[in-house]
Amino acid sequence: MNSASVSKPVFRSPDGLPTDICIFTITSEPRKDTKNKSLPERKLKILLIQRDPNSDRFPGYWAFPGGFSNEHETLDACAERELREETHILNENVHIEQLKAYYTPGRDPGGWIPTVAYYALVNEKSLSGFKADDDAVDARLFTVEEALSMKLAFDHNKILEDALKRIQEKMLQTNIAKEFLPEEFTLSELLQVIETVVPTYTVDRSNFEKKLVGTKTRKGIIEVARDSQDRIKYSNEYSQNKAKLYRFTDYVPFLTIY
Amino acid sequence: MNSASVSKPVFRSPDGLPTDICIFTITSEPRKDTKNKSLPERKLKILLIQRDPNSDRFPGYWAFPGGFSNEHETLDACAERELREETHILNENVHIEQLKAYYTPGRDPGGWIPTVAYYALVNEKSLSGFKADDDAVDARLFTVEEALSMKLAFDHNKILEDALKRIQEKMLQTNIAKEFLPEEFTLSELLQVIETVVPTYTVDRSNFEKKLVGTKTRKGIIEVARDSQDRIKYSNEYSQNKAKLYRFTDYVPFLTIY
DNA sequence: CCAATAGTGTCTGTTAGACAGTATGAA
DNA sequence: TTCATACTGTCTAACAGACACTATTGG
Repeated sequence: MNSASVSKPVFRSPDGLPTDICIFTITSEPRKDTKNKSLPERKLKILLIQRDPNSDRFPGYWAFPGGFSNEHETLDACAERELREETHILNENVHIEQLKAYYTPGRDPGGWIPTVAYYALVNEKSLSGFKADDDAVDARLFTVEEALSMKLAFDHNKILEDALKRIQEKMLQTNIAKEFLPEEFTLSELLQVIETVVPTYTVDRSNFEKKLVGTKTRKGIIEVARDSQDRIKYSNEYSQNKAKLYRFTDYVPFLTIY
Repeated sequence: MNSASVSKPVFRSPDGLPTDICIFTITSEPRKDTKNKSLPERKLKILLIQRDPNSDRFPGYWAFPGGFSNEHETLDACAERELREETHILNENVHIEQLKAYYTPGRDPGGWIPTVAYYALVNEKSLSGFKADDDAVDARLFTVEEALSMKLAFDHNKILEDALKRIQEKMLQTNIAKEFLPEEFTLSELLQVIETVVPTYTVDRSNFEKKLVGTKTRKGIIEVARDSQDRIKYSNEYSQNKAKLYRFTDYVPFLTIY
């Protein structure tokens, strides 16, 4: 029985309401099989933490970072707090959104504990401080394939599947790709990010370009980056040949099946 | 303080975890300004219930139906239970999905009570039993415009806005229109349902038809209804001229901005 | 000159969207 | 005959997608 609130619940109350955060990032590593400038290998990864080996619930299992919310904060605030605690991201904006609430009897052997799951997209660069002070190695990035094949704590496998599906949809219908890219990027980088999150998505590079910069409905999603003299900016970070730099605008077309 | 679970929360616990359901339906009434057969007037409506005038929280305010979940059921099950209790829908399938979880300090003056909001789409016909045994008139359908302009209980205005936005998106990207239509329907009915939920969506009727039955990517969303002799079925319910009947398939194209 | 990327050009069939026009059948 | 719907047809510009091609430049 719960004695907290004076006039309310005739029902028993949950034993706590935590938030759990699926933190996605894309890591990029230089290709090893060539010495020319080339696009890096990118991988979609997810941050997991290993539970206390002495816990009475899922000891030693890997799980999403998270923690209990309290009466004086919103769920969003709780999730963001947990995110920043875990990643040591301080001032930058982070993209974090609620996925959904989960409860199935028995999901937590510790009692009646639903969870509100969030997903966050963080840039590899923002995560640079992460590995540094992480001696404990009880927090690690796993590729989503690895994570999906593991037996995670609680119902976190289900949550991961849902979160992955959600970010794949969002990747193709919104401009969240920008969370994984620098402010200014080349078309090849953008395409690579999309393909990393949604491996089933494939297009001809040249058609991709035409569509994104040349068609009425898509034109405006991205625009070419220009310097203070209004000259088009280029990069040759990933190729000998210089590539135009682009940036996202706020425009996102809405598509309908009808 | 909470004494329910032995080993768990060092934190205080919520005072309950209810679900609230946004029940949408489309009502249709014959046009009054003509005597010819014509398409009905359709309106998107939402089911609200009036709170006890003696409640200490939002007395007399209108609110979404809902109620507390318990430890032994999933959130989905709780929501569906509440939905059926309120609408007296018994055996039929209903479309109900989680919207998201809400908590802001003070949203419920009664304590620390988050809510998990759901939205449900029910067919006018399934709701026929609703008005019948409803003498109390403490439950009513409001048009969304009405509801949006009212001051609802708790944070239900915000929830309604989110739910409306969600079903508008889903209406244009999935085949949820079928929840508001009979098994077999005419193209005009379908178009009318879409326009009722998303007033900003407008297309030429004839282009709508071509797109839906004539183009590669859209073809297959709906198919013509045929009788046992494989003859195309027609209806003249809404017009002198007979109209082909269609049904939804399971195919829904996925669209991308890239 | 090769590798790896950046980008242009071209071609065909498809599609979007505007709009005109014909058909049906009850009142 | 009119009304409200059901449908077909036509035209143009735009688009999708395949694929061939040239350009750049560090090593």
